[in-house]
Amino acid sequence: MPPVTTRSKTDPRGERLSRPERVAEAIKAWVVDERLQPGDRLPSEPELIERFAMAKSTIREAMRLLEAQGLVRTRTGPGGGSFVHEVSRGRAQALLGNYFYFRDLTIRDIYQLRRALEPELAASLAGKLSEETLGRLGENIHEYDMPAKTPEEERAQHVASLRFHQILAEAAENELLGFIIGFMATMLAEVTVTRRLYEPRNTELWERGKDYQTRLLMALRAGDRGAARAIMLAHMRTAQALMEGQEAEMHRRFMSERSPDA
Amino acid sequence: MPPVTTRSKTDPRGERLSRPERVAEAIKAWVVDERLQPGDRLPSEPELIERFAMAKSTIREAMRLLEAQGLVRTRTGPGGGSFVHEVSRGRAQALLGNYFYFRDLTIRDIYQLRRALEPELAASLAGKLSEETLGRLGENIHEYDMPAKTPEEERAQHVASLRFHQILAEAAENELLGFIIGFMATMLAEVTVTRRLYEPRNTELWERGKDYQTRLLMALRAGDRGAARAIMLAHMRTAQALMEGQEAEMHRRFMSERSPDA
DNA sequence: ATCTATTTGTACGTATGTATT
DNA sequence: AAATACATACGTACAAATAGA
Repeated sequence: MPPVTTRSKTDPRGERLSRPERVAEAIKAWVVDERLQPGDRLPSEPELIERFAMAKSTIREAMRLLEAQGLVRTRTGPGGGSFVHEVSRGRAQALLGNYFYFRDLTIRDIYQLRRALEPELAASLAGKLSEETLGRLGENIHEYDMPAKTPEEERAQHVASLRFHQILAEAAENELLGFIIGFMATMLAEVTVTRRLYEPRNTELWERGKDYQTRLLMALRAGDRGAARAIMLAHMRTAQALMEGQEAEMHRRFMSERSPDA
Repeated sequence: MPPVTTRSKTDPRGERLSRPERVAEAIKAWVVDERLQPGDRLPSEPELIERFAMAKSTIREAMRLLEAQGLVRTRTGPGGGSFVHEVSRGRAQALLGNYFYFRDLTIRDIYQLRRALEPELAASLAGKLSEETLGRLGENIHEYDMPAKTPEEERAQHVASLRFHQILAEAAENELLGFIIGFMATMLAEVTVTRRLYEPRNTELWERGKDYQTRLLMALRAGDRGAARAIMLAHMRTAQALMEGQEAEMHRRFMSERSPDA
Protein backbone atom coordinates (compact mmCIF):
# COMPACT_ATOMS: atom_id res chain seq x y z
CA MET A 1 0.00 0.00 0.00
CA PRO A 2 2.62 2.64 0.60
CA PRO A 3 4.32 3.53 -2.66
CA VAL A 4 6.70 6.05 -1.13
CA THR A 5 8.59 7.35 -4.08
CA THR A 6 12.20 6.56 -3.50
CA ARG A 7 14.07 9.66 -4.39
CA SER A 8 17.44 9.94 -6.00
CA LYS A 9 19.59 12.84 -4.95
CA THR A 10 20.08 13.96 -8.50
CA ASP A 11 16.45 14.52 -9.18
CA PRO A 12 15.75 16.38 -12.42
CA ARG A 13 12.64 18.06 -11.00
CA GLY A 14 13.43 20.20 -8.01
CA GLU A 15 10.95 18.30 -5.92
CA ARG A 16 13.05 16.98 -3.04
CA LEU A 17 10.38 16.31 -0.49
CA SER A 18 11.20 15.45 3.10
CA ARG A 19 10.21 12.06 4.41
CA PRO A 20 7.21 13.28 6.33
CA GLU A 21 6.01 15.02 3.19
CA ARG A 22 6.45 11.90 1.15
CA VAL A 23 4.62 9.84 3.73
CA ALA A 24 1.79 12.37 3.84
CA GLU A 25 1.48 12.32 0.07
CA ALA A 26 1.51 8.53 0.05
CA ILE A 27 -1.29 8.44 2.58
CA LYS A 28 -3.36 10.93 0.59
CA ALA A 29 -2.90 8.86 -2.53
CA TRP A 30 -3.88 5.78 -0.59
CA VAL A 31 -7.04 7.44 0.68
CA VAL A 32 -7.98 8.22 -2.91
CA ASP A 33 -7.18 4.72 -4.19
CA GLU A 34 -9.09 3.00 -1.45
CA ARG A 35 -11.91 5.51 -1.75
CA LEU A 36 -11.82 6.02 1.99
CA GLN A 37 -14.59 8.13 3.43
CA PRO A 38 -14.69 10.56 6.33
CA GLY A 39 -14.63 8.55 9.53
CA ASP A 40 -12.62 5.71 8.07
CA ARG A 41 -9.68 4.64 10.10
CA LEU A 42 -6.09 5.00 9.01
CA PRO A 43 -3.47 2.46 10.08
CA SER A 44 -2.20 2.88 13.61
CA GLU A 45 1.07 4.56 14.40
CA PRO A 46 3.04 1.33 14.94
CA GLU A 47 1.61 -0.06 11.73
CA LEU A 48 2.64 2.96 9.74
CA ILE A 49 6.08 2.84 11.30
CA GLU A 50 6.44 -0.69 10.10
CA ARG A 51 4.89 -0.24 6.67
CA PHE A 52 6.91 2.81 5.82
CA ALA A 53 9.93 1.58 7.75
CA MET A 54 10.41 4.94 9.33
CA ALA A 55 10.82 6.34 12.79
CA LYS A 56 7.93 7.25 14.96
CA SER A 57 8.65 10.95 14.87
CA THR A 58 8.74 10.92 11.08
CA ILE A 59 5.34 9.31 10.90
CA ARG A 60 3.97 11.71 13.44
CA GLU A 61 5.21 14.70 11.49
CA ALA A 62 3.47 13.30 8.45
CA MET A 63 0.22 13.07 10.37
CA ARG A 64 0.62 16.67 11.42
CA LEU A 65 0.94 17.72 7.82
CA LEU A 66 -2.33 15.99 7.07
CA GLU A 67 -3.95 17.33 10.19
CA ALA A 68 -3.07 20.92 9.30
CA GLN A 69 -4.77 20.43 5.97
CA GLY A 70 -7.86 19.31 7.80
CA LEU A 71 -7.84 15.90 6.17
CA VAL A 72 -7.13 13.80 9.21
CA ARG A 73 -8.21 13.85 12.81
CA THR A 74 -6.49 11.92 15.55
CA ARG A 75 -7.79 10.63 18.86
CA THR A 76 -6.03 8.93 21.76
CA GLY A 77 -7.22 6.01 23.77
CA PRO A 78 -8.74 2.65 22.91
CA GLY A 79 -10.47 2.72 19.57
CA GLY A 80 -8.45 5.83 18.91
CA GLY A 81 -6.12 6.47 16.03
CA SER A 82 -6.18 8.63 12.96
CA PHE A 83 -9.29 9.03 10.87
CA VAL A 84 -10.07 10.47 7.51
CA HIS A 85 -11.81 13.76 8.03
CA GLU A 86 -13.89 15.95 5.80
CA VAL A 87 -12.29 19.38 5.67
CA SER A 88 -14.70 21.70 7.43
CA ARG A 89 -15.79 24.94 5.88
CA GLY A 90 -14.28 26.87 8.77
CA ARG A 91 -10.92 25.19 8.34
CA ALA A 92 -10.93 25.80 4.61
CA GLN A 93 -11.80 29.44 5.15
CA ALA A 94 -9.01 29.88 7.68
CA LEU A 95 -6.53 28.26 5.33
CA LEU A 96 -7.64 30.50 2.49
CA GLY A 97 -7.44 33.46 4.82
CA ASN A 98 -3.73 32.75 5.28
CA TYR A 99 -3.26 33.25 1.58
CA PHE A 100 -4.61 36.76 1.78
CA TYR A 101 -2.72 37.68 4.91
CA PHE A 102 0.23 39.12 3.04
CA ARG A 103 -1.76 40.48 0.13
CA ASP A 104 -3.85 43.55 0.45
CA LEU A 105 -7.43 42.77 -0.20
CA THR A 106 -9.46 45.93 -0.22
CA ILE A 107 -13.09 46.45 0.61
CA ARG A 108 -13.47 47.35 -3.01
CA ASP A 109 -12.09 44.01 -4.14
CA ILE A 110 -14.48 42.13 -1.96
CA TYR A 111 -17.45 44.14 -3.12
CA GLN A 112 -16.58 43.65 -6.73
CA LEU A 113 -17.16 39.97 -6.03
CA ARG A 114 -20.13 40.45 -3.79
CA ARG A 115 -21.95 42.52 -6.41
CA ALA A 116 -21.49 39.70 -8.86
CA LEU A 117 -22.20 36.76 -6.58
CA GLU A 118 -24.68 37.68 -3.89
CA PRO A 119 -27.46 38.49 -6.36
CA GLU A 120 -26.78 35.18 -8.06
CA LEU A 121 -27.11 33.34 -4.77
CA ALA A 122 -30.26 35.22 -3.82
CA ALA A 123 -31.87 34.35 -7.13
CA SER A 124 -30.98 30.70 -6.86
CA LEU A 125 -32.40 30.45 -3.33
CA ALA A 126 -35.72 32.13 -4.09
CA GLY A 127 -38.52 29.80 -3.14
CA LYS A 128 -36.16 27.09 -1.99
CA LEU A 129 -35.51 27.97 1.62
CA SER A 130 -36.99 25.94 4.42
CA GLU A 131 -39.36 27.58 6.84
CA GLU A 132 -36.70 27.10 9.48
CA THR A 133 -34.07 28.99 7.51
CA LEU A 134 -36.51 31.75 6.67
CA GLY A 135 -37.26 32.00 10.35
CA ARG A 136 -33.60 32.31 11.27
CA LEU A 137 -33.15 35.03 8.68
CA GLY A 138 -36.10 36.92 10.12
CA GLU A 139 -34.81 36.68 13.66
CA ASN A 140 -31.43 37.80 12.52
CA ILE A 141 -32.81 41.02 11.12
CA HIS A 142 -34.33 41.81 14.49
CA GLU A 143 -30.87 41.88 16.03
CA TYR A 144 -30.30 45.20 14.40
CA ASP A 145 -33.67 46.76 13.89
CA MET A 146 -33.05 49.70 16.16
CA PRO A 147 -30.21 52.09 15.50
CA ALA A 148 -26.99 51.48 17.40
CA LYS A 149 -26.14 53.94 20.14
CA THR A 150 -22.56 53.06 20.89
CA PRO A 151 -19.66 52.12 18.64
CA GLU A 152 -19.65 48.68 20.25
CA GLU A 153 -23.30 48.24 19.47
CA GLU A 154 -22.71 49.34 15.94
CA ARG A 155 -19.92 46.86 15.50
CA ALA A 156 -22.07 44.06 16.89
CA GLN A 157 -24.79 44.99 14.43
CA HIS A 158 -22.33 45.02 11.60
CA VAL A 159 -21.30 41.48 12.44
CA ALA A 160 -24.91 40.45 12.87
CA SER A 161 -25.94 41.84 9.52
CA LEU A 162 -23.16 39.81 7.92
CA ARG A 163 -24.56 36.75 9.61
CA PHE A 164 -27.62 37.19 7.42
CA HIS A 165 -25.40 36.49 4.44
CA GLN A 166 -23.68 33.63 6.23
CA ILE A 167 -27.03 31.95 6.68
CA LEU A 168 -27.78 32.31 3.01
CA ALA A 169 -24.31 31.02 2.15
CA GLU A 170 -24.85 27.90 4.20
CA ALA A 171 -28.12 27.24 2.46
CA ALA A 172 -26.57 27.46 -0.99
CA GLU A 173 -26.91 24.41 -3.18
CA ASN A 174 -23.80 25.41 -5.02
CA GLU A 175 -21.03 24.62 -2.54
CA LEU A 176 -18.50 26.80 -4.29
CA LEU A 177 -20.79 29.78 -4.38
CA GLY A 178 -21.74 29.29 -0.75
CA PHE A 179 -18.16 28.90 0.32
CA ILE A 180 -16.96 32.08 -1.32
CA ILE A 181 -19.81 34.19 -0.07
CA GLY A 182 -19.30 32.83 3.42
CA PHE A 183 -15.62 33.55 3.19
CA MET A 184 -16.22 37.15 2.19
CA ALA A 185 -18.67 37.66 5.02
CA THR A 186 -16.08 36.30 7.44
CA MET A 187 -13.45 38.65 6.08
CA LEU A 188 -15.78 41.62 6.32
CA ALA A 189 -16.60 40.75 9.91
CA GLU A 190 -12.98 41.51 10.68
CA VAL A 191 -12.85 45.06 9.41
CA THR A 192 -12.12 47.88 11.71
CA VAL A 193 -13.96 51.04 10.98
CA THR A 194 -12.77 54.53 11.60
CA ARG A 195 -15.78 56.05 13.23
CA ARG A 196 -18.17 58.04 11.13
CA LEU A 197 -21.25 56.84 12.86
CA TYR A 198 -23.15 60.03 13.24
CA GLU A 199 -22.91 61.32 9.76
CA PRO A 200 -26.45 61.54 8.46
CA ARG A 201 -25.56 60.00 5.15
CA ASN A 202 -24.32 56.84 6.83
CA THR A 203 -27.31 56.40 9.08
CA GLU A 204 -29.51 56.76 6.07
CA LEU A 205 -27.59 54.13 4.14
CA TRP A 206 -27.75 51.89 7.16
CA GLU A 207 -31.52 52.24 7.29
CA ARG A 208 -31.75 51.37 3.64
CA GLY A 209 -29.57 48.30 4.10
CA LYS A 210 -31.85 46.98 6.80
CA ASP A 211 -34.82 47.67 4.60
CA TYR A 212 -33.26 45.73 1.72
CA GLN A 213 -32.79 42.66 3.88
CA THR A 214 -36.43 42.78 4.91
CA ARG A 215 -37.63 43.08 1.35
CA LEU A 216 -35.19 40.41 0.24
CA LEU A 217 -36.60 38.04 2.79
CA MET A 218 -40.07 38.59 1.38
CA ALA A 219 -38.91 37.97 -2.15
CA LEU A 220 -37.12 34.79 -1.07
CA ARG A 221 -40.25 33.55 0.67
CA ALA A 222 -42.40 34.42 -2.30
CA GLY A 223 -40.00 32.66 -4.66
CA ASP A 224 -39.55 35.73 -6.79
CA ARG A 225 -36.12 35.17 -8.35
CA GLY A 226 -35.99 38.40 -10.24
CA ALA A 227 -36.90 40.51 -7.26
CA ALA A 228 -34.47 38.66 -5.02
CA ARG A 229 -31.68 39.29 -7.45
CA ALA A 230 -32.50 42.94 -7.94
CA ILE A 231 -32.91 43.68 -4.26
CA MET A 232 -29.66 41.97 -3.39
CA LEU A 233 -27.80 43.92 -6.02
CA ALA A 234 -29.16 47.19 -4.71
CA HIS A 235 -28.30 46.05 -1.20
CA MET A 236 -24.71 45.38 -2.21
CA ARG A 237 -24.33 48.80 -3.77
CA THR A 238 -25.63 50.43 -0.64
CA ALA A 239 -23.41 48.36 1.60
CA GLN A 240 -20.36 49.16 -0.46
CA ALA A 241 -21.12 52.86 -0.32
CA LEU A 242 -21.57 52.60 3.42
CA MET A 243 -18.30 50.78 3.94
CA GLU A 244 -16.32 53.04 1.70
CA GLY A 245 -17.82 56.11 3.29
CA GLN A 246 -16.56 54.82 6.59
CA GLU A 247 -13.01 54.32 5.44
CA ALA A 248 -13.08 50.77 6.64
CA GLU A 249 -9.87 48.81 6.84
CA MET A 250 -9.19 45.13 6.70
CA HIS A 251 -7.77 43.76 9.89
CA ARG A 252 -4.42 42.02 9.59
CA ARG A 253 -4.46 38.71 11.41
CA PHE A 254 -4.64 35.00 10.89
CA MET A 255 -8.13 33.62 10.99
CA SER A 256 -8.91 30.74 13.26
CA GLU A 257 -11.39 28.02 12.68
CA ARG A 258 -14.12 29.20 14.97
CA SER A 259 -16.80 26.69 14.16
CA PRO A 260 -15.47 23.33 15.31
CA ASP A 261 -16.77 20.68 12.98
CA ALA A 262 -18.89 17.80 14.14
CA MET B 1 7.58 36.08 23.40
CA PRO B 2 5.87 32.72 23.63
CA PRO B 3 2.50 33.14 25.28
CA VAL B 4 1.54 29.50 25.08
CA THR B 5 -1.84 29.38 26.67
CA THR B 6 -1.67 27.08 29.62
CA ARG B 7 -4.71 24.96 29.45
CA SER B 8 -6.82 23.68 32.26
CA LYS B 9 -8.41 20.32 31.78
CA THR B 10 -11.83 21.63 32.58
CA ASP B 11 -11.92 24.10 29.75
CA PRO B 12 -15.37 25.54 29.06
CA ARG B 13 -14.72 25.75 25.34
CA GLY B 14 -13.96 22.37 23.87
CA GLU B 15 -10.72 23.62 22.43
CA ARG B 16 -8.13 21.28 23.96
CA LEU B 17 -5.26 21.76 21.59
CA SER B 18 -2.21 19.55 21.55
CA ARG B 19 1.16 21.06 22.35
CA PRO B 20 2.32 21.29 18.76
CA GLU B 21 -0.92 23.04 17.89
CA ARG B 22 -0.47 25.51 20.71
CA VAL B 23 3.11 26.18 19.68
CA ALA B 24 2.04 26.70 16.09
CA GLU B 25 -0.65 29.15 17.14
CA ALA B 26 1.78 30.99 19.37
CA ILE B 27 4.22 31.37 16.51
CA LYS B 28 1.50 32.65 14.21
CA ALA B 29 0.44 35.18 16.78
CA TRP B 30 4.06 36.17 17.21
CA VAL B 31 4.49 36.69 13.48
CA VAL B 32 1.49 39.01 13.52
CA ASP B 33 2.66 40.94 16.58
CA GLU B 34 6.14 41.42 15.26
CA ARG B 35 4.81 42.20 11.81
CA LEU B 36 7.24 39.71 10.35
CA GLN B 37 7.43 39.63 6.59
CA PRO B 38 8.04 36.81 4.14
CA GLY B 39 11.69 35.87 4.29
CA ASP B 40 12.09 36.82 7.92
CA ARG B 41 13.78 34.25 10.05
CA LEU B 42 12.08 32.38 12.85
CA PRO B 43 14.05 31.29 15.89
CA SER B 44 16.16 28.18 15.37
CA GLU B 45 15.06 24.80 16.53
CA PRO B 46 17.20 24.75 19.69
CA GLU B 47 16.03 28.25 20.52
CA LEU B 48 12.39 27.29 20.19
CA ILE B 49 13.02 24.22 22.29
CA GLU B 50 14.37 26.41 25.01
CA ARG B 51 11.83 29.21 24.74
CA PHE B 52 8.83 26.93 24.76
CA ALA B 53 10.51 24.45 27.09
CA MET B 54 9.41 21.55 24.97
CA ALA B 55 11.05 18.61 23.31
CA LYS B 56 12.49 18.74 19.87
CA SER B 57 9.84 16.44 18.42
CA THR B 58 7.08 18.70 19.71
CA ILE B 59 8.62 21.76 18.14
CA ARG B 60 9.17 19.94 14.87
CA GLU B 61 5.55 18.84 14.74
CA ALA B 62 4.55 22.44 15.26
CA MET B 63 6.72 23.53 12.36
CA ARG B 64 5.09 20.89 10.21
CA LEU B 65 1.68 22.29 11.01
CA LEU B 66 2.84 25.70 9.86
CA GLU B 67 4.56 24.26 6.85
CA ALA B 68 1.43 22.48 5.68
CA GLN B 69 -0.42 25.77 5.82
CA GLY B 70 2.22 27.26 3.59
CA LEU B 71 3.21 29.86 6.15
CA VAL B 72 6.70 28.64 6.89
CA ARG B 73 9.51 27.21 4.87
CA THR B 74 12.49 25.42 6.32
CA ARG B 75 16.00 25.00 5.01
CA THR B 76 18.90 22.94 6.28
CA GLY B 77 22.53 23.94 6.32
CA PRO B 78 24.35 26.97 7.68
CA GLY B 79 22.20 30.05 7.56
CA GLY B 80 19.30 27.66 7.38
CA GLY B 81 16.32 27.52 9.67
CA SER B 82 12.66 28.35 9.37
CA PHE B 83 11.44 31.39 7.54
CA VAL B 84 8.14 33.16 7.22
CA HIS B 85 6.71 32.38 3.83
CA GLU B 86 4.00 33.96 1.75
CA VAL B 87 1.41 31.32 0.98
CA SER B 88 1.67 30.68 -2.73
CA ARG B 89 -1.36 30.70 -4.94
CA GLY B 90 -0.73 27.09 -5.89
CA ARG B 91 -0.61 25.99 -2.28
CA ALA B 92 -3.77 27.89 -1.43
CA GLN B 93 -5.56 26.35 -4.40
CA ALA B 94 -4.48 22.87 -3.40
CA LEU B 95 -5.65 23.45 0.16
CA LEU B 96 -8.99 24.73 -1.07
CA GLY B 97 -9.20 21.76 -3.42
CA ASN B 98 -9.08 19.47 -0.39
CA TYR B 99 -12.25 21.09 0.86
CA PHE B 100 -14.11 20.12 -2.26
CA TYR B 101 -12.73 16.62 -2.42
CA PHE B 102 -15.60 15.11 -0.47
CA ARG B 103 -18.26 17.46 -1.79
CA ASP B 104 -19.59 17.11 -5.25
CA LEU B 105 -18.93 20.17 -7.25
CA THR B 106 -20.59 19.93 -10.60
CA ILE B 107 -19.62 21.52 -13.86
CA ARG B 108 -22.80 23.47 -13.52
CA ASP B 109 -21.77 24.89 -10.16
CA ILE B 110 -18.49 26.07 -11.54
CA TYR B 111 -20.08 27.67 -14.56
CA GLN B 112 -22.60 29.48 -12.45
CA LEU B 113 -19.61 31.24 -10.94
CA ARG B 114 -17.69 31.60 -14.15
CA ARG B 115 -20.61 33.28 -15.87
CA ALA B 116 -20.71 35.82 -13.08
CA LEU B 117 -17.00 36.37 -12.61
CA GLU B 118 -15.12 35.93 -15.86
CA PRO B 119 -16.93 38.78 -17.60
CA GLU B 120 -16.20 40.97 -14.61
CA LEU B 121 -12.50 40.14 -14.83
CA ALA B 122 -12.41 40.68 -18.56
CA ALA B 123 -13.99 44.09 -18.19
CA SER B 124 -11.62 45.14 -15.47
CA LEU B 125 -8.58 44.10 -17.51
CA ALA B 126 -9.58 45.85 -20.71
CA GLY B 127 -6.86 48.24 -21.72
CA LYS B 128 -4.70 47.37 -18.74
CA LEU B 129 -2.72 44.38 -19.94
CA SER B 130 0.95 44.68 -20.75
CA GLU B 131 2.13 43.96 -24.27
CA GLU B 132 3.89 40.91 -22.85
CA THR B 133 0.70 39.48 -21.38
CA LEU B 134 -1.24 40.20 -24.54
CA GLY B 135 1.49 38.36 -26.43
CA ARG B 136 1.26 35.32 -24.20
CA LEU B 137 -2.49 35.25 -24.63
CA GLY B 138 -2.09 35.37 -28.38
CA GLU B 139 0.46 32.57 -28.44
CA ASN B 140 -1.75 30.53 -26.21
CA ILE B 141 -4.61 30.65 -28.67
CA HIS B 142 -2.32 29.26 -31.36
CA GLU B 143 -1.88 26.09 -29.33
CA TYR B 144 -5.35 25.06 -30.33
CA ASP B 145 -6.09 26.77 -33.59
CA MET B 146 -6.44 23.59 -35.58
CA PRO B 147 -9.01 20.97 -34.69
CA ALA B 148 -7.81 18.09 -32.54
CA LYS B 149 -7.57 14.71 -34.24
CA THR B 150 -7.13 12.40 -31.32
CA PRO B 151 -8.73 12.33 -27.89
CA GLU B 152 -5.32 13.04 -26.39
CA GLU B 153 -4.91 16.07 -28.57
CA GLU B 154 -8.32 17.27 -27.63
CA ARG B 155 -7.58 16.93 -23.98
CA ALA B 156 -4.34 18.86 -24.36
CA GLN B 157 -6.23 21.60 -26.15
CA HIS B 158 -8.83 21.69 -23.44
CA VAL B 159 -6.12 22.26 -20.84
CA ALA B 160 -4.44 24.83 -23.05
CA SER B 161 -7.62 26.79 -23.56
CA LEU B 162 -8.03 26.94 -19.80
CA ARG B 163 -4.53 28.34 -19.57
CA PHE B 164 -5.87 31.38 -21.38
CA HIS B 165 -8.04 32.05 -18.37
CA GLN B 166 -5.19 31.30 -15.99
CA ILE B 167 -3.14 34.01 -17.63
CA LEU B 168 -5.97 36.48 -17.21
CA ALA B 169 -6.44 35.39 -13.61
CA GLU B 170 -2.79 36.05 -12.83
CA ALA B 171 -3.04 39.50 -14.32
CA ALA B 172 -6.03 40.44 -12.17
CA GLU B 173 -5.62 43.45 -9.93
CA ASN B 174 -8.23 42.05 -7.62
CA GLU B 175 -6.40 39.19 -5.90
CA LEU B 176 -9.58 37.51 -4.75
CA LEU B 177 -11.15 37.58 -8.18
CA GLY B 178 -7.95 36.29 -9.76
CA PHE B 179 -7.59 33.55 -7.22
CA ILE B 180 -11.07 32.20 -7.67
CA ILE B 181 -10.97 32.25 -11.44
CA GLY B 182 -7.59 30.54 -11.38
CA PHE B 183 -8.94 27.95 -9.00
CA MET B 184 -11.88 27.17 -11.24
CA ALA B 185 -9.65 26.82 -14.26
CA THR B 186 -7.47 24.39 -12.32
CA MET B 187 -10.49 22.36 -11.32
CA LEU B 188 -11.79 22.26 -14.87
CA ALA B 189 -8.42 21.10 -16.12
CA GLU B 190 -9.02 17.93 -14.12
CA VAL B 191 -12.27 16.88 -15.71
CA THR B 192 -12.53 13.68 -17.59
CA VAL B 193 -14.76 13.75 -20.56
CA THR B 194 -16.78 10.91 -21.91
CA ARG B 195 -16.00 11.09 -25.60
CA ARG B 196 -18.38 12.89 -27.85
CA LEU B 197 -15.75 14.42 -30.00
CA TYR B 198 -17.21 13.86 -33.41
CA GLU B 199 -20.64 15.16 -32.82
CA PRO B 200 -21.08 18.12 -35.15
CA ARG B 201 -22.69 20.27 -32.53
CA ASN B 202 -19.63 20.00 -30.28
CA THR B 203 -17.10 20.78 -32.95
CA GLU B 204 -19.13 23.79 -33.84
CA LEU B 205 -19.22 25.00 -30.26
CA TRP B 206 -15.52 24.41 -30.03
CA GLU B 207 -14.93 26.58 -33.08
CA ARG B 208 -17.01 29.32 -31.58
CA GLY B 209 -15.11 29.17 -28.29
CA LYS B 210 -11.83 29.69 -30.07
CA ASP B 211 -13.34 32.55 -31.97
CA TYR B 212 -14.52 34.19 -28.77
CA GLN B 213 -11.05 34.13 -27.29
CA THR B 214 -9.64 35.81 -30.38
CA ARG B 215 -12.25 38.52 -30.32
CA LEU B 216 -11.82 38.91 -26.58
CA LEU B 217 -8.13 39.47 -27.05
CA MET B 218 -8.87 42.26 -29.50
CA ALA B 219 -11.31 43.91 -27.14
CA LEU B 220 -8.80 43.67 -24.30
CA ARG B 221 -6.11 45.25 -26.42
CA ALA B 222 -8.47 47.97 -27.59
CA GLY B 223 -9.52 48.67 -24.03
CA ASP B 224 -13.18 48.14 -24.79
CA ARG B 225 -14.61 47.15 -21.42
CA GLY B 226 -18.13 46.60 -22.62
CA ALA B 227 -17.12 44.39 -25.50
CA ALA B 228 -14.72 42.40 -23.33
CA ARG B 229 -17.47 41.74 -20.84
CA ALA B 230 -20.02 40.76 -23.44
CA ILE B 231 -17.69 38.50 -25.36
CA MET B 232 -16.55 36.73 -22.24
CA LEU B 233 -20.13 36.14 -21.16
CA ALA B 234 -21.00 34.64 -24.51
CA HIS B 235 -17.83 32.58 -24.33
CA MET B 236 -18.83 31.20 -20.95
CA ARG B 237 -22.26 30.20 -22.17
CA THR B 238 -20.74 28.40 -25.10
CA ALA B 239 -18.16 26.66 -22.96
CA GLN B 240 -20.79 25.52 -20.51
CA ALA B 241 -22.93 24.12 -23.29
CA LEU B 242 -19.92 22.33 -24.68
CA MET B 243 -18.97 20.80 -21.34
CA GLU B 244 -22.47 19.75 -20.49
CA GLY B 245 -22.98 18.27 -23.92
CA GLN B 246 -19.94 16.16 -23.30
CA GLU B 247 -21.14 14.79 -20.00
CA ALA B 248 -17.96 15.87 -18.35
CA GLU B 249 -17.16 14.65 -14.88
CA MET B 250 -15.01 16.10 -12.17
CA HIS B 251 -12.03 13.97 -11.34
CA ARG B 252 -11.75 12.84 -7.74
CA ARG B 253 -8.27 13.42 -6.43
CA PHE B 254 -6.22 15.65 -4.23
CA MET B 255 -4.62 18.52 -6.03
CA SER B 256 -0.94 19.11 -5.65
CA GLU B 257 0.86 22.39 -5.72
CA ARG B 258 2.28 22.22 -9.19
CA SER B 259 3.91 25.60 -9.40
CA PRO B 260 6.65 25.58 -6.77
CA ASP B 261 7.04 29.06 -5.45
CA ALA B 262 10.37 30.84 -5.71
C1' DA C 1 -15.54 5.19 40.84
C1' DT C 2 -11.56 2.56 39.95
C1' DC C 3 -8.81 -0.11 37.36
C1' DT C 4 -7.01 -1.76 33.03
C1' DA C 5 -5.95 -2.03 28.35
C1' DT C 6 -5.17 0.52 24.16
C1' DT C 7 -3.57 4.06 21.50
C1' DT C 8 -1.63 8.52 20.82
C1' DG C 9 1.37 12.31 22.92
C1' DT C 10 5.83 14.00 24.70
C1' DA C 11 10.70 13.74 25.95
C1' DC C 12 15.47 13.18 24.94
C1' DG C 13 19.86 11.66 23.21
C1' DT C 14 22.43 10.26 19.29
C1' DA C 15 23.54 9.91 14.60
C1' DT C 16 23.03 11.41 9.90
C1' DG C 17 22.18 14.58 6.02
C1' DT C 18 22.90 19.00 3.79
C1' DA C 19 24.39 23.36 2.40
C1' DT C 20 27.69 27.31 3.22
C1' DT C 21 32.25 29.12 3.66
C1' DA D 1 38.50 19.57 0.97
C1' DA D 2 37.35 20.39 5.45
C1' DA D 3 35.05 22.51 9.02
C1' DT D 4 30.74 24.48 10.49
C1' DA D 5 25.91 25.23 11.37
C1' DC D 6 21.90 23.95 10.79
C1' DA D 7 17.80 20.66 10.09
C1' DT D 8 16.51 15.65 9.63
C1' DA D 9 15.87 11.06 11.16
C1' DC D 10 15.92 7.33 14.58
C1' DG D 11 14.51 4.71 18.78
C1' DT D 12 13.46 4.09 23.30
C1' DA D 13 11.15 5.36 27.61
C1' DC D 14 7.51 7.23 29.76
C1' DA D 15 3.16 10.30 30.17
C1' DA D 16 -1.61 11.30 29.11
C1' DA D 17 -6.18 10.35 27.38
C1' DT D 18 -10.12 7.48 26.76
C1' DA D 19 -13.23 3.47 26.50
C1' DG D 20 -14.87 -0.44 28.76
C1' DA D 21 -15.09 -3.73 32.58
